[in-house]
Amino acid sequence: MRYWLMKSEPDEVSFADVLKAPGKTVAWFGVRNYQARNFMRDQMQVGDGVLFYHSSCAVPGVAGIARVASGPYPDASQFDPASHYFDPKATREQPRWISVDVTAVEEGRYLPLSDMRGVPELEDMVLLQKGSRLSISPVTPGQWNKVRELMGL
DNA sequence: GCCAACGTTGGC
DNA sequence: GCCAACGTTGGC
Repeated sequence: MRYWLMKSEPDEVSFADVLKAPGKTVAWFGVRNYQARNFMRDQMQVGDGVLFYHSSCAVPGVAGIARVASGPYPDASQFDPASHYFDPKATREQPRWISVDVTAVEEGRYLPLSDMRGVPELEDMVLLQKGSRLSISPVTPGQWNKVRELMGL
C-alpha cells in the first residue's frame, strides 16, 4: 500500500467530474512523462491512496482523496490522431503510455497549495520542491496523514 | 503573460 | 554520448 499525488487540470478533469462519473471512476490518461509513467507501471497497486491535485488553475491544491482502481493498461489517447495526447511513435503492438483507473473516495476541505507551504510535516513533499513538475509523485504515510488532517478528514 | 526549471530532440 | 536549442509545466 503506497500513497501518491496525481495532478489534473480541473478544466480537463476535476475531482467533481470524477465524483460524477459512473462508479466515481475515471481513466487517468495523458501522462507523457517517463518518470510518472514508470511510477504507474512499476509501483502503483490497486488500492493505493491518491491525493487528487488541481494544477494550472486559479487556486492550485488538493481537491480530494481517491484510490487506484486498476492495474496499468495502454492509454487510449496515444493512438487517437484527434487527441491532444496523440503520440505518432506509439503503436498498438508497442504502446508507450499507460493509464490506470482512479476512483474518488472522499472530498474533504479543499487544501490550497499556499496552505501546504510552511507546514513542517509537508516540507519534503515532492510537490513542494523547487522546480518540481512531476505529475505523479510518491507521498509518505506521514504526509498523507497530515494532508488528510488539514482537509478535515 | 512571465519565466524558472526541467525534459526532449537531434546534429555532430 | 554531448549539449544547445527548443518545448512544456505550472506557479505567480
